Amino acid sequence: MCDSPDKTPIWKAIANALRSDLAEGHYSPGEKLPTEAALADRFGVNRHTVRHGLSALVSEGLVRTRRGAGAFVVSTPADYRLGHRVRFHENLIDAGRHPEKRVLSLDTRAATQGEARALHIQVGDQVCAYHGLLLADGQPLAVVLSVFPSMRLSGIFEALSATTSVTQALRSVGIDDYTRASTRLTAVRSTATQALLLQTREGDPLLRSSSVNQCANAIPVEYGRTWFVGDRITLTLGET
Amino acid sequence: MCDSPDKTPIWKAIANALRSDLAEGHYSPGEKLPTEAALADRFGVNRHTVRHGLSALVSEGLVRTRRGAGAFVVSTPADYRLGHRVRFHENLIDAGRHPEKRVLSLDTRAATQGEARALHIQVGDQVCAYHGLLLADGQPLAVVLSVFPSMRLSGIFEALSATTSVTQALRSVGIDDYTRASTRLTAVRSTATQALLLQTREGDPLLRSSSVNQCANAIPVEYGRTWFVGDRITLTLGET
DNA sequence: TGATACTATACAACTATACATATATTACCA
DNA sequence: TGGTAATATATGTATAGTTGTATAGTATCA
Repeated sequence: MCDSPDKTPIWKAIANALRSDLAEGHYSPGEKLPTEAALADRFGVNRHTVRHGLSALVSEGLVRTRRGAGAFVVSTPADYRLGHRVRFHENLIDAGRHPEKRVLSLDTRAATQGEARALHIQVGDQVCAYHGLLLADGQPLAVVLSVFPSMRLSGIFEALSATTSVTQALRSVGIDDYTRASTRLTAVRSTATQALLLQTREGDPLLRSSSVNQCANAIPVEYGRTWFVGDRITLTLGET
Repeated sequence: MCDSPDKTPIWKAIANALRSDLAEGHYSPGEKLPTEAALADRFGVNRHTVRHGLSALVSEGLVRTRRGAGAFVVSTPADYRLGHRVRFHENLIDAGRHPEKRVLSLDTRAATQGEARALHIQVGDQVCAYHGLLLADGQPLAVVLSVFPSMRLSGIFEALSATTSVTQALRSVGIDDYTRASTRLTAVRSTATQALLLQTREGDPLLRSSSVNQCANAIPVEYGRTWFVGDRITLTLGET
C-alpha cells in the first residue's frame, strides 16, 4: 500500500497546532492554555499524547507548566515589524525578546547578477557578504545573507568584523541612517543546511524576505535576504 | 466455522466470518471489536493473520482502527443535503444522526483577499473567523472555517461565543434567514493538522466545500470552507 | 528454487486507568 | 473581614493493554 512518506506522529501534530495557535496570537504571554484534558478532548486523543506534544513546547521555551495550575504561555513567536525603518535588535527588544546575532561567514567577493541589480552596481563589482544567524532568546529565528557594496562603503568589511550590528557598521563607514527601500516576501521550503542552522526539519516552511536598505540620498547600501522560521515569527506590516 | 477446503486463505476466512458477524448485527455501529489478540486466540491463529483479515474490512470501510484503542464498527456515511438552505444540525438530525459542534478558535482579524471577494468587502476589513469541528455521533465529520463580515453584523463575535449554531448567531444579530448563494466543491488531501482533528490519516482525501450564504436581500453574511472526510459523508445536491 | 501464506518475536506509539501531588476555589466559622 | 479547612481542579507519575511496524523464520506448493 502507499504508505504516506512523511507521517507526522500525533503528538507532533498537536505541538504544531498549538505552536501555530501561539504564532497567530490566539494566546498571549502569561495566558493559561486549556487544560490537558480539554486539549485531549479537542484533538480527540489521550491525555498522554497531549502531554507529549506540550512537553515539546516546554522544551522550546514557549510554554511553562505548573503542577496543579496549568500550562502558561511564556513567549509567543516574535512579532517583527516591517516598515520604513527595520532594525533587528530594536524590533526584538520591543517585543520583549533577547536578540542575538551569530556570524557564520564574512567575505568579500564579486556581486552576482541579482545583487548587482538590487544595489545598482555592476555585476562583478566587489561586495561584502555577511552570512549570519539571528536568534531570539537563544532560539534560532532566521538565517540572513546581507550584501554591502564595498566600493560605496569603504571599510565596511572591517566594520562588520568588529560588530554584528548592521546599524553600527554602517554608521562607522559614514552612513548615519538608512531606511527600507523595498521588501518582498515569499514562502519557501527550507534546505537541509538551513534546517540544520535553524533547528527545524528539512522542508519546513520558511518566510523569505528580500529587502533593500538605502541611505538618506536613496542610494542602496545593503541588499539582504532573510529566511525566517514560519512558526517563530509573525511579521507585522506598517509604519514605524 | 467449518474448515475451508484448502482454497480460501485463512485471513480471508476470518474476514468473511467477521463480515457476516457485522451483517447479522452482532456488533452495532461504534462498538468495539474484540482485540486482535483475542481474535487471534479465538481463531487459533497468529495476530498478523487476524490483522490481515481486519485490514480487508478496514479497506472496505466497515471497520475503523485506532492505535492503542482498538477496532470499531463504522457507521454508515451521513447523507448531507446541499441545496438552497443548508443547515448542519437539521441535516444530520434528518439523517438520524446526532450532530455536534466543537469550537477550535474564534477571533477577529483582517479579511484576506479571497474572503473579501466572497463577502463583497475590502481586503483588510474586519471579519470574525470561526474555526470548528463538526461531529456526527461523536465521530469527526468535518472541519469548518467560517468567516463573517464584522462591520455588516455588529455583535457577531459575541453571538458566536454564546452559541455554536450559525443560524442562531445570525438571528441574534438581526439576520432572520439566510440562503446558500453558491457552493463550490473540490477534493484535496488532508494536512497533518486536519488529519489529526478528523482522526484520519495524513493525506487522506477530503471533500472541500467553499460556500457563501446570503441574507434576504442578497448580501453575503458568511463565507465558509468545510473539509469533509470523504468516506463519512455523502453529499446530496438538490432542493430543500 | 522461489514464491506465498502463516508464524514468532520484539519494539514503538498510543490508549486507558489509577493515583499522587500541587494549586485554585469555595464554604464556613470566629 | 479574615483565616482555615474542605473540595474541586490540574499536572506528574506509574502500570498495563492495544494497535502499528519491522524483522526473521518455517511450511507448503508450483
